[in-house]
Amino acid sequence: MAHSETVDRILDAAELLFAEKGFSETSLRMITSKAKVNLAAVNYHFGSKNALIQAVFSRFLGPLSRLMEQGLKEKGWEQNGRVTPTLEDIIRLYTRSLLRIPTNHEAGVSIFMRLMGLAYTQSQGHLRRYLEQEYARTFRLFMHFVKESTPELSKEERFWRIQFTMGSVAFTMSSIQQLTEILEDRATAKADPEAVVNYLVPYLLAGLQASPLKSKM
Amino acid sequence: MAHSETVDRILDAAELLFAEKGFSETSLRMITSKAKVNLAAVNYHFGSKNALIQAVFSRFLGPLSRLMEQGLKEKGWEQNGRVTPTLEDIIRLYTRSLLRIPTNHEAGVSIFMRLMGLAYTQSQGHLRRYLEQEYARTFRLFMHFVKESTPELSKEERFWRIQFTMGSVAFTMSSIQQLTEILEDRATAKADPEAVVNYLVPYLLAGLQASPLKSKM
DNA sequence: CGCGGAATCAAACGTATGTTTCAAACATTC
DNA sequence: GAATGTTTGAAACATACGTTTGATTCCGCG
Repeated sequence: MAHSETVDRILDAAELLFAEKGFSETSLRMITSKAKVNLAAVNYHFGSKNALIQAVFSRFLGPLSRLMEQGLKEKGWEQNGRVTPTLEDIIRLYTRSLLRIPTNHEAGVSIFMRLMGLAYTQSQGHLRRYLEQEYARTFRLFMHFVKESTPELSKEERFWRIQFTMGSVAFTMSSIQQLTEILEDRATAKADPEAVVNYLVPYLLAGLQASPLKSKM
Repeated sequence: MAHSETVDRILDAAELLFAEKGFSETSLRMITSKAKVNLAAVNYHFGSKNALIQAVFSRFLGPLSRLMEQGLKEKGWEQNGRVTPTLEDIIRLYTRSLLRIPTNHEAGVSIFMRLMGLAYTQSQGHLRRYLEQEYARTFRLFMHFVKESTPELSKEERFWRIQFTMGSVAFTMSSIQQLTEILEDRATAKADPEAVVNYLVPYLLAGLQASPLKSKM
């Protein structure tokens, strides 16, 4: 599958439609007609619909994981390095990377956030398997630094808090469009992912660093 | 649609399959064959697949909203009442209600949490409309008390934090099965929603009550 | 017993989906 | 400019879906 005009047009259309409707609810005919290409083009260039889904993710996850690792390198934060980042450092680095994914169309980065949310949420077995084997490295790096910077948590407590954190992020992302429709007075149209992230970060930090003792049953 | 053996069997099967695969990915044929009823039974008893989806939600959301309002009444917390609950009171009450939804099959309450997550996430327009008009009251009541007990937050900041909170809950509980498979050493089988809730509550409280100033860009 | 409405059943309906086919158009290379 | 390989195009394919049909069975009541 070489780089070509048609390939890009399909990816652009698929990206938007998947984010809007989900994977199963988006047909190849919707995609190809939006992209103004022939129906057979998807199977010709990608092989199958599932392969197209994976390609959509690769196109932005590649740059994303590169942004993240490059950010780590710039700060001099290496695994087993001398300087250890704080939890806020890590959260900031990763959310900032998210916001800086390069994007074609003006819909912007919230598309990718929605897609990430969907990837977690919709039970597309093939996608989960693909993402796990392809981006396991980036994910484990994140986990490593979270562990380093929250030594006071038990293994189990940390595990669940990371899950809660992922939940907040994925869930919020997956509904960012609908949410802003509710929040805003129909007047202002666009969601501002950067603003949402600025609300999100202190929330996540406080949750991750909360005293476990605060709980009383 | 009267109460009958067949109706219950369909609801039981649909509940499990929807939670496992999502709505679009679950066909009526899967449901009816798991329920051991005829294919036409769904359309006969419910009218359509969409109506079945709504019925699945009604069956547990009815009891849930009753549990919540009953809990409020027991404590003497009324809207515009004299005694105002703390944020922890509210969170505890609602999570406790969630845990006490009566359930048929042994899969337990995590099924419902997963369904709630899906309702938010999958773009089923009809479902969203149905839930909004049917359970708006219960939801607004929750919102009211959260607002009462977090007066220091701006309207917008509170809105987003509630979204993050819903995300943690819906997402985490929805994946409780898969997660515990990862966490535990394949030895212990079942997840314990109650234990997870005890991890969850302090996390949510800390997030909701975090100082907004903590954020620095 | 016999009737009548409710519930079940197998079968078919129309439609939409992902995928394949194969000829036509295009581009590239010698 | 003919030959070759790549990309498009319209059409068909097989399959799966939600829904409908009409016959058949079930069951309570007079």
